[in-house]
Amino acid sequence: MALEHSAAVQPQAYDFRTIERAWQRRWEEARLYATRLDDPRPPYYVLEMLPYPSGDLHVGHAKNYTLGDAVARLMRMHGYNVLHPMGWDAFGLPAENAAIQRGIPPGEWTQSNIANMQRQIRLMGTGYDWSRELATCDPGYYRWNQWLFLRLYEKGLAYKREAPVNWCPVDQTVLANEQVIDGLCWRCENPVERRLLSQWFLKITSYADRLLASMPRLAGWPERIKLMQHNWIGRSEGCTFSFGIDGLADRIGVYTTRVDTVYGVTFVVLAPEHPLVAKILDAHPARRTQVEAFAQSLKSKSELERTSLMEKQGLAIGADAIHPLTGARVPILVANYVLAEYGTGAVMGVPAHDQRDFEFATQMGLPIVWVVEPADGSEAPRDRAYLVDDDEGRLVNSAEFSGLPAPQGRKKITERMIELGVGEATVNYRFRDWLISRQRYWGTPIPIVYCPQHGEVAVPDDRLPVLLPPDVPITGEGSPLARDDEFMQTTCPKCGGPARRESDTMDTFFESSWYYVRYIDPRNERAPWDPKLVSPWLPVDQYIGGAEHAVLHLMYSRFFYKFFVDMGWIEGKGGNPPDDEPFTRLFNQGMVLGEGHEKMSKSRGNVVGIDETVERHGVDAMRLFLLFAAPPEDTMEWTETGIAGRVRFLARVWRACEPLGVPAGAIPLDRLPETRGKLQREVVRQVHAALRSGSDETLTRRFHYNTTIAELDKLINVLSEALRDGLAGDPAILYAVHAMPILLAPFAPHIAEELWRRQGQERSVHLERWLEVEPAALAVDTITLVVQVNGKIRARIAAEPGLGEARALELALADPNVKAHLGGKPLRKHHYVPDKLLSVVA
RNA sequence: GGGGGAGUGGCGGAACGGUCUACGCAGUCGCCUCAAAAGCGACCGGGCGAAAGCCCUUGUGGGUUCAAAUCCCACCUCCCCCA
Repeated sequence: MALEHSAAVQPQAYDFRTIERAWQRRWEEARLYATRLDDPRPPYYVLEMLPYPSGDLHVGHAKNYTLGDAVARLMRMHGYNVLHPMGWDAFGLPAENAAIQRGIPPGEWTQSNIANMQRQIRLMGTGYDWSRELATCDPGYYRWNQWLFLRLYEKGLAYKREAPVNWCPVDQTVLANEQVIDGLCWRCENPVERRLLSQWFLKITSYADRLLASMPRLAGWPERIKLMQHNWIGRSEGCTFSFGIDGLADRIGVYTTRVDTVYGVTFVVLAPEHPLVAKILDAHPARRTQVEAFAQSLKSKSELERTSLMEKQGLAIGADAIHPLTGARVPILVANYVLAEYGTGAVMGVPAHDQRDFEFATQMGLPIVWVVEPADGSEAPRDRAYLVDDDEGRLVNSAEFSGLPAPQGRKKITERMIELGVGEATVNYRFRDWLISRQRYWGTPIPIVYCPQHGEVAVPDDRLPVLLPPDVPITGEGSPLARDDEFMQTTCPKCGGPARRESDTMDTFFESSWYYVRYIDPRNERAPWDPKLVSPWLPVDQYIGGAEHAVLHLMYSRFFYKFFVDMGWIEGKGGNPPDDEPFTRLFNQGMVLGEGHEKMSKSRGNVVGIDETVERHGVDAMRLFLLFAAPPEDTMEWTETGIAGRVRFLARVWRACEPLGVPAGAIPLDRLPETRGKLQREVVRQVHAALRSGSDETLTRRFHYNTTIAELDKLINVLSEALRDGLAGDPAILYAVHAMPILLAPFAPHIAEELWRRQGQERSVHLERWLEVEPAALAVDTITLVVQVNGKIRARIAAEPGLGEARALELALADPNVKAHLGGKPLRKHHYVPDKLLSVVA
């Protein structure tokens, strides 16, 4: 029976609304994407950063999940046992704000958002293993948060201390340094203030060197993310030494990376909060009132204001410091630009060689002494600080160190400080310990109690979880837990006497620092996970998410994972020690902008929602457009005409493939079909061009599926042409139609499944293997030989592939235009690129 | 101020030492139709030319090479990170 493809039988239009919904239901029922950990295929763990359940998804989220889904499907089709889970970063402030504004309990608000977002993520046709779903606000999850906190506490990596911290007056809580962006709160973008509070910290700084050391191994991470972390950690090598104080036994410690300029010190600056300030004022009280007033005026000013926004301000304290090398007396000052918690809270003032000191000295009328000059003997400009690049400076005016190149001076002077017993070589870091206390309700309670007898006491493991009390009034003022007596009153685990609970909850970045491990063993009730079970799956092979977490989530997770490895909770593979990096590869996807390149936001009213888009254009069209519009790492613009183009593509695929109904098994896909004509060969060639693109983009981890989809466009173009030419029954065309669902499966899973089913297939197309790329299929009948004469293209000659260099030269020299440009001159040389180009030089 | 990344048709992009602009969007013309939509076909960087063909064109200027969007140097513009 001839397979007719004529206008006489009007093909049924593609009804995406019915078909997409129906398949989602059937996949769900068949549990198509549940991962068995003991499957013999090699494991592959692909993960997108878990979302905060804010309520509603837009196409920006969809871009991220579509990419992860395509990668997961392609890896599965390439023979891997893929783990691809999803969950919810469900603690956090917005839930509490909803409670304040609308009186909805945070848990309820969060649950209904999760329900809606889960529906939307399913609506996108994503293949997640929902049996592993987790929500960080679930006591079954945060119990292990508390357990992990206690292990950190036992190791001295969690501690409480009083410190000046970032306080967000709008969110009514403290923030970690990483969560303050340009002096503003990362969530609500209001200016933060400084407050002196007793807070819980995690000692991430004790992992600083290891966080730096293992970074070069992260070959699959974007360089810029690594660079940002590197700069954030900010390791520097320098010298810590001290100045004497006139009339006191105490000494002022300072840290500097430029101890070679120490002979240029003309003053010493203390932070106004420095503990020595009070002591010095006791001994030299003349200026007490002014100094104290100055300190008071800076009290709540943020770090950014003090160091960047405000003008430099300061005043002399009325006492001198004694230079450790020269014995010279230099004035001690307090100034706004020196911060107590930074380094030692004091700096040596070298105006000639530090721009900030220069500005300060100029303003205060302090002397400036030049102690480094250019190595060529010239004089450095006197209107600004001279900051020496390492090899170009030479010391002057520096006693016996004069004449030394700057780096050597640095070394020798450090040695002298050590000899004199006033200094040492030290390593300093720019980043500080991770502040995890939050004075808010919707988070994991910190499992500590305070006993009048025993002080700070850890809650024993068998009394975990410390449950968040369900009915606490949330007003937005003060810590809700601290006001809940029922929660606060407890007994001391040591003596059984009355005790008070810690009222702070944890930063939500604590939960998201280890969730990727829990996914592998999500229902374990004896431990956060079983090392035997999880280790074969770790580290995560491919992590996908935005670059905004460069120094937040991604650094915290690296710190946690190193701790897990140290504790022996992650096992190595094949007898090797475990890798202590959690994410082998990281991919930063780009944003989606609204039409006109505007950022999507509720206030602009240009947010493109998932529900409307799916209803209007269909899931498959949305997915294709998100992958096709630009490479995934680039920012892309959402356009209505753009998605219409993908709707058109799907309609063309449907019209071409659906009427043919290739009977299952009639056309084998594991070998190439017989091809009799040029067009038939072109169709088969294009099938394999698309296969090759899909494989290459996946296996090289480049994920530029925009080019793969362009190959599918070319395929439908040439297939449509063949059908117009009446080739519907040709084996080559049936082969292409039969292969089409497999090619579409990772990108447009619904239409792929429907076409596959209509071909009489029983099993899901999503369990099929990607086809092997056949080099024979990619061969072409004719090539265009480009001929260049003296570097310019002078002819394009159609030729058979595989023609030799001699034959190419023969053809080229016979071409009239080539002859004309050679002008009878003898050939000097030529270059031949087989089957492509011949370049001749006369 | 320091560091990183990017500039290709009207637009999104492809090519990353070898035919610049694949594929899509927009546009122009045609077919179909009573008409429209949809669909299908053709054209689609600029200049000169009847044509063959020639010249110019990947932010700007230089360099390396038989050959440069691609490699190197300088500059301009934009984006990101740190101060």
